[in-house]
Amino acid sequence: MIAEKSSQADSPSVVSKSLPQVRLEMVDTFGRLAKAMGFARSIGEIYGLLYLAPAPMSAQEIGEALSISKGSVSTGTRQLITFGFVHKVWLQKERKDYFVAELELGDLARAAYDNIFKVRAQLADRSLTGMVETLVDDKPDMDPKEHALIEERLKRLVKMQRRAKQLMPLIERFIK
Amino acid sequence: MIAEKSSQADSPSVVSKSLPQVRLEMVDTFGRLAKAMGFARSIGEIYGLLYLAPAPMSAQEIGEALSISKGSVSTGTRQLITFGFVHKVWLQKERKDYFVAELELGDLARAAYDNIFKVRAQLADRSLTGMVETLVDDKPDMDPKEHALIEERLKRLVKMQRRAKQLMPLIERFIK
DNA sequence: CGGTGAGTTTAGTTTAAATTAAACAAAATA
DNA sequence: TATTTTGTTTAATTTAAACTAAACTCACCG
Repeated sequence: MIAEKSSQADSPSVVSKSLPQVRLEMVDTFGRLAKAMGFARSIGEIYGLLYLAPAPMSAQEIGEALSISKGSVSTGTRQLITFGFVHKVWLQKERKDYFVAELELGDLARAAYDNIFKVRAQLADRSLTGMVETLVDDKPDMDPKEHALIEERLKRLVKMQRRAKQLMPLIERFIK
Repeated sequence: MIAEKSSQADSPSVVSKSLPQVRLEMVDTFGRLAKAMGFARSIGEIYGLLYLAPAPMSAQEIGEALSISKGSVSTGTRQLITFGFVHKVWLQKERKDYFVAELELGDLARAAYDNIFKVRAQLADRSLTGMVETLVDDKPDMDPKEHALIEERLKRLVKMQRRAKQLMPLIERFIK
């Protein structure tokens, strides 16, 4: 007991209560990862925390462990749930929600693929289609040389996109 | 001439000089894309601008077209060059640098793969290795039950990582 | 039905990171 | 060598977006 108290004298800012070092690192790693994917760091941190949690954690516990507000926990967990990285459990007759990280490799991969990769691919798809249409509208006011050049370059992108689409089922097969 | 002047009465804020709509959309699309990959939006915007440019553009032209400072252009182009998405050209005896977007599908894909995807995979790799080591250090101060649990979960990640590594040469073959 | 605790939502604040301005460096020109 | 032009670097500013505090909603319980 004495040892536990004295061993971790208030590590700078990340976490308020004593988590083992390895868990802090996991929080940090997933935090960075999230940021690299264009998400809020805290989303990743919550997942990192839950991923090594020995038991489901309540919103309050998460907030305390990461020292973030309950508002952030609420939006963060919601995001993670809609992505399919985390789910709620109701522990016996408790009133609060508890959260658990999805652990199954296959489920995780599928969630990432469907909810992030695929969605972004669709967005890109639509932009490109939109630009092809816009080019048609632009044509009258445009130098024909420039029009031709842009058309050619849009076609390259379309080609690339088609290529990427061929790759997708391949990846799907791999992860599912 | 009259038509050209009157047709595009100062579109809000994005661009100072009249670019065709399709080029504005390209700027925007790549800007968003960059952000989704965790980069500064302007990086993407510069690439989007160059991708549909009928001729190499100087730093000044880029800055004016996107209304960003020359500092931003300088750092943005540098990034793009180190990634391999853009290269400099020296136009005849001009003093300034001119920039051209890499257009070759294969080169682009390889650049993205090598400089973004692969680098991030390596980072993740190292984090995971680090955590496995940390867990060893943590062991003495740790409840054996928790230790076992964390070990098992780290192993899952290692397994997932191995899986991803198998996928990589497959992708490489596809894009090269 | 009033009270309590959990969860959500949002207006306002804070913070991190992108951007700028301006000083600096380097290269060419005359 | 002084001058002009281009490009880089960095201190300071701005801005976007994450976060918080606090009001609110909802469900349960006495």
